[in-house]
Amino acid sequence: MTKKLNDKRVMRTKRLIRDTLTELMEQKGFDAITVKDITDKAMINRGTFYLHYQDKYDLLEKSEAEFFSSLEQIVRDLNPQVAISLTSQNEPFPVIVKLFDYFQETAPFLKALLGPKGDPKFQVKLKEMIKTLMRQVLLSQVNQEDLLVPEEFLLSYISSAHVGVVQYWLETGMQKSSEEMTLILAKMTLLGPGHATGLLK
Amino acid sequence: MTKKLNDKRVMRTKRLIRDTLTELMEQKGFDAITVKDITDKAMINRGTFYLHYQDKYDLLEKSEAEFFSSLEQIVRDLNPQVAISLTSQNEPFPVIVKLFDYFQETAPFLKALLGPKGDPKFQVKLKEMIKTLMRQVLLSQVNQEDLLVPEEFLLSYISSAHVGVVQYWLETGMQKSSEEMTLILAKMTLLGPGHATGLLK
DNA sequence: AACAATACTCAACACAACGTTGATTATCCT
DNA sequence: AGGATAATCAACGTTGTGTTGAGTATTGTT
Repeated sequence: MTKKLNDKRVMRTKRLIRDTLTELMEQKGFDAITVKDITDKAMINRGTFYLHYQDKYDLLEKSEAEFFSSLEQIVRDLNPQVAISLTSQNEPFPVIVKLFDYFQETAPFLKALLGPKGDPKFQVKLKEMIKTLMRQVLLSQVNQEDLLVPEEFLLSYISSAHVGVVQYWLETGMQKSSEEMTLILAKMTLLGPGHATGLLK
Repeated sequence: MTKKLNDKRVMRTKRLIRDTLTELMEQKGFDAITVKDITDKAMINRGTFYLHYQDKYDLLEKSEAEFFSSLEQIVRDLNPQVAISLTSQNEPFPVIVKLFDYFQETAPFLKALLGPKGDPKFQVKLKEMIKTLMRQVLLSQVNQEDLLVPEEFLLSYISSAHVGVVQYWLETGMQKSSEEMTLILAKMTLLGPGHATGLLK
């Protein structure tokens, strides 16, 4: 007998718990949250929580995993060829635009996790993913021997920069569109044929 | 009657507690640490901890404050003129070199706080400080009207990038000297007269 | 519509860490 | 040497943890 995965009760409860987690993380930050906090706010029995998650860390892990799974799906969906191809500097990378679209959809969750009360591990994972993307771009655009800086430092620099800009964008209310953000990032990043010409007039 | 600040017992205990915090943060991360963990490892009575700190969050705050206080001292010590003056691309910024020197001294603490089990608030504060430094450099080097990208995005980009590189440097065992690191950063950063010429041959 | 499965509730449990207290001992400063 | 105070120790109630067993409510299935 396999467990029933489509039970309305289970789905309702899980979504309730995860939404409550997001709300509480914005308010008090993850480590100040107790399981009791979550179940009180979600108005479910504390025992119910333990029916679905081992503890609050398990909940966080599974929520993050779900996020990254969607993110990887988005990257994978786009034809890799198209994905890593650079366009002219006045047209945004298609992948990055899609990523920003998804960031916007999941903004409350993302903002909480990337904010000052968030999870540093999550930030590391996100950087790692961007690093992988950028490594492909780098390989396709630049001869390794031409680099005057160790590749890994450059990738750390760029991926951290990108995450930092996303954080700033989230904090300031996401005033710019996905396309605008992608263009801004492209101009600041030393990659691609138009590199170093995008920043100054 | 003012409290005596130079009591050997107090200094010994405080240093013991803070060093133990650093060690434990590397091992299990801040939020997994209990006061009992700290006092057990430091072999002091649990009550003694509460004689000096309200709770573990208070301890973390005061440790961070001490770090930033030293950091600001270093920046302030250097003549501001010298501090923000850029040198040729083959000579490191003097301030940045000094900062890396201090990072190296406090490496265990810093590594713990900037690592995957660290404190996101600390990262924010460090970025903020670098942002302030970079804002000065930006003002002295570039005409605002010439920027094709909003200033705050650029500053977020650069400061996050710098912190990210420091993280990578700490994680990988600080194999490069402060001078080397400063040069690498300068080459990757689009600021100063030699900008955009440092990355590729 | 009725039944079986199971998600959820509820009350209770032992356990661990918290933050505080009062009394005692050890160490430091002058 | 003597007064001040830091550190120890044992004990306290409180809060959250993770688990259990028994009852209730919802759900998917036939």
